[in-house]
Amino acid sequence: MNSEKSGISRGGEQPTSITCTPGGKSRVRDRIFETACDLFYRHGIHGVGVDAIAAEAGSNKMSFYRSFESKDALVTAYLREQEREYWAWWDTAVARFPDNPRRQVEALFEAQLEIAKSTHCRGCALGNAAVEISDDEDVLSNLVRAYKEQVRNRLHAMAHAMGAHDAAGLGDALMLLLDGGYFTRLVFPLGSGPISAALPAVRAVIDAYLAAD
Amino acid sequence: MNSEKSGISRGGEQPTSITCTPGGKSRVRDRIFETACDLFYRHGIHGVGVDAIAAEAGSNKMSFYRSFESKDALVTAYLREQEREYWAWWDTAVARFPDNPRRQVEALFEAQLEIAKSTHCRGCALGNAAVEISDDEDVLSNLVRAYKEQVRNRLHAMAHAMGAHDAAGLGDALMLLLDGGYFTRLVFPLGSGPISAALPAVRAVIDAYLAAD
DNA sequence: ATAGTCTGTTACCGATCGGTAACATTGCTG
DNA sequence: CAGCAATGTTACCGATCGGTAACAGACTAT
Repeated sequence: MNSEKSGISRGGEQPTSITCTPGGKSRVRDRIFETACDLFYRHGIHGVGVDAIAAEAGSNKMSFYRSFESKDALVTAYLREQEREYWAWWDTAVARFPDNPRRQVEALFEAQLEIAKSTHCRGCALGNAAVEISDDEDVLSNLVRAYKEQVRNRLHAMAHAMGAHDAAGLGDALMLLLDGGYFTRLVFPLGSGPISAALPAVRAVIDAYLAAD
Repeated sequence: MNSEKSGISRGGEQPTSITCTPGGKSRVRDRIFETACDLFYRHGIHGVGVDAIAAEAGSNKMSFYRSFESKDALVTAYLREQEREYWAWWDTAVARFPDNPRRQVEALFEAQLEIAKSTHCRGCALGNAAVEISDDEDVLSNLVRAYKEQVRNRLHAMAHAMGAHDAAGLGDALMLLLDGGYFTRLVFPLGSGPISAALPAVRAVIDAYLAAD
């Protein structure tokens, strides 16, 4: 694989004129971490090296290892952060309809479609990580598994709150549509992919599971 | 006839045909290629090196480079082979119901569930590759994109043959369910994942799109 | 001014990566 | 048997990987 990562520009030498704020602790660590999250998401975990991360953050490898124990530790922190942001996004999308689980699910898929329209979207960070990490990497794979199980549980709970006669089945069906949207988004650019059909499908599935037995 | 000479044959893309001696003995190239397909699928493209592939095939790196121009060429051949096998699987699943598109779609998801139950299943090889390769790797990403577009087109055609009032929408909804099954299979072991709920969801979606406007 | 903390810089380490040269060995075939 | 193609073996190359040591400078606090 000798394709040059054109997305990673060898960082220019900026004088870093940021004056250290009184409360500013380790701003280098934050810069590096944000850069790492961005690069990991865009190019995959195995596709980005420590050196590239530090350089893109306007720093260097030594400063990186002063803030992070190892690349593994950084990857773990990356996945945790992605999970944190994901649930924050989820809760926000759902919060508008506190007592209407059906409307909550629809809002979730509406929000997903909105994100999928942005240029930088590359699907689900946690799910993508599952492709790259092998099963024997316990910490990482357990983290991803726990995340996916929580997605499943939340959808299950919402389906139950709707009064579905088979809440587990409806929850799983919704999860397939959700993850299908993330997975296809990797290949189909912007708003042209099948994810645009998610909402009608969601409504159809919900209707079917809410209908009398 | 088309066997690679020791010279540098640049630009010719070998179709990865299986070459055997008249006695039927498997050649080194085939052993290496099968091993590579297995390892790429299990550990990801970036997670397996040329040395590991050759060693696992009982050969060595030098013999590898006598059969393949580069690792990139091997990866391309791998994706082409995965696509070839995928369509063969698809056609087989569909062939039993030549004039019943709805039954064909159901058979497709039944076959997917069957495969998902096997231990070695790690979802969709082509889709997983999309996570690892970056957009500027034209050959690979175009290959994956063409594959996904064909999946979409075939599902669209089936939905149209069913007489759906929104064939594109139904096809996309089916694709989300299909890819959702592949994506979730990466994390949930064996038959415990949400993919078990695919078939009822498929039937519900089809019913909804076949119902009167 | 002094001390201490944080950061940048350079150089280096062992391992592994993709890839190649040179030679030894096997095995088939005329 | 000879000849030849396919394969195995060893050693090597430059680049990059994750990770570290040592030193120089900038900044803050006292």
